[in-house]
Amino acid sequence: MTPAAPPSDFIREIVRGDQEAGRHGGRVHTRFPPEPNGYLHIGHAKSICLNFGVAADFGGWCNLRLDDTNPTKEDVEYVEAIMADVRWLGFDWHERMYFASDYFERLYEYAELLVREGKAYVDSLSADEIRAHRGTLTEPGRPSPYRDRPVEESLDLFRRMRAGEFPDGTHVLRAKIDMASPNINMRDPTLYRIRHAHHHRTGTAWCIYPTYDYAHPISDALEGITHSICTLEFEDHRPLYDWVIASTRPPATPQQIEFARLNLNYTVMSKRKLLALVEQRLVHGWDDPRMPTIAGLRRRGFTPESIRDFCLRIGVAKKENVVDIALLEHTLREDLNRRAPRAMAVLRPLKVVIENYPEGRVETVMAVNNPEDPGAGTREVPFSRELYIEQDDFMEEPAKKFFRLSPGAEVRLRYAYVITCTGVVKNEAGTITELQCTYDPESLSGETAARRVKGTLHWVSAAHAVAAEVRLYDRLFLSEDPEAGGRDPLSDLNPASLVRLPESRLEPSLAGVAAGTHYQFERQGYFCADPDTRAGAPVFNRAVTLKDAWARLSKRG
RNA sequence: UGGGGCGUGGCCAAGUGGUAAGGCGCGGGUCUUUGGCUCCCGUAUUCGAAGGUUCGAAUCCUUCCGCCCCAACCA
Repeated sequence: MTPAAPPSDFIREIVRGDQEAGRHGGRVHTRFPPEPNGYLHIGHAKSICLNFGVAADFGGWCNLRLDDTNPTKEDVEYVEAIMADVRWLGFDWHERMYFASDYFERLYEYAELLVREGKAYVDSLSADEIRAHRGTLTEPGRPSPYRDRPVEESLDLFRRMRAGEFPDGTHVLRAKIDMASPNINMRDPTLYRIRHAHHHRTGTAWCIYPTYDYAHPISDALEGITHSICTLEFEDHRPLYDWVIASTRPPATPQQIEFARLNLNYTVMSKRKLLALVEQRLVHGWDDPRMPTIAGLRRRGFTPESIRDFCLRIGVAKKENVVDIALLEHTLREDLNRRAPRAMAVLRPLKVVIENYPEGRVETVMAVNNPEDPGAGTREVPFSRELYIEQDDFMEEPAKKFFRLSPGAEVRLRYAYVITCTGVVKNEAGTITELQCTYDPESLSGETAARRVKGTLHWVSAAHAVAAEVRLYDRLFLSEDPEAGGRDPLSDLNPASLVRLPESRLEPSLAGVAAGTHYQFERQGYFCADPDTRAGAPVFNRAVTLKDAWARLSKRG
């Protein structure tokens, strides 16, 4: 990884300025506040790195807070996944894990205060009527007929809302701000709504739940948050955030700062759409390796280091952005190039028989585990008369600049001998089933190996190889912007986003691989053993290919 | 047509009045028993546009243009 310059962005500038000016008593305290209504994705990783990163840079802390104010969408499954993902990314909230639901009682008390002070009222209009009264972008709203209902009446109704006397939708608590505000968020926003629903933490203790706009600023204040970092779409809510703080006078005055969320091309990033993929079984769950979720990226084979590096490199600003997925792939390659041991694996096997190699003979050749890391050592790989090479590494009629095997051509088998193709065996259908070759006994690697050959192929000894399933992943969507023009991204799925190769053959050292282990399969890419791996039956996911100059060349023609 | 934001190369992104960093991508070369890696070179006479201020403007002013967000009892 690049020895990164210390991150600097407009948020850190603000925080630095605040700290130098002694605001918030010189403290810096942030929070990462996901709603537990889905799995975290790479966009959240940007926010996590920002919030934990800012706290670390300025000697402060970052809380993990689950923003669970909507019981109908939230679930403990998500809470646990969020915790696991944040930890896996390498961040630690220590003992500071909170839930907005922890504050329900305090929130309620503040709400009564607002009612008593005439800053909030119970509205008994229906949702449709409230909408009709709200006005439009260009016309002011009209006050609800209940807006000036006596404080005592509102207080009584609010208490009875809490007591469960009313069905869903019959009343809401609204802030009394300004129905004519050009900022629609200030037109008496809803603070509490009735929801007779089971909450994943408070069960049935409550049947009224605070809205985000009300709960968030107070939750921040109660935790002593100094800088409440959120995404651009909340910019319009900042006056409301400040109004809630000013009106309820909690023990701290956090300040909201907005940045542009991450977008990646060839994928979607909203939890709603990711949920649809999962629910409609278009992927195999939230941790499907094609998903941009943290869990998916992890299963795919991404490392926390590569994701953190990615987040560092994309920067933080207020401009809407669409980052090229190639940058994410680059940070993974860069990380794994340094760290991943190499191995030989034949994904689509083509049998090779070396006709002048003695039957039954087996020799072991020495292979380097990682040329980027001399400390990684070497290993032995068995070589014999019958091998497998990659189907792609043979062309009966070689294209221009094809440096691999073809009839009459010679090629080096990595760490072993130079072979020449002398014959091609086909079945009735005309499919090539086997290659006949001869080897040059004088060409063993490391000995009389000064011979220069244009191509080097990876291979595996047929009798020693480990059978494995390899899963090749490609982008989930065909288009760079799957949602372009308001189209449904689910109609843009890449039918080839997953290709299973159940007949792959690995070098024997991979036999007992543990799930989660990374390898570079030479000449092919970085792979990670999937949790589906069983003893003697490895399953590997391709996280990312190696850069492939030949692929580019041959595409050009 | 109201309000809030944003416009620097294909994609990110520095730059805060002194004469356009860096990364990815792309192209070329080097090296090579991974067509990987490394290393080298190239890739914005110009900062959405037009005026203006200034010795000097991406940075200041004016006007215009474009894009995004907001009318959930979602977050």
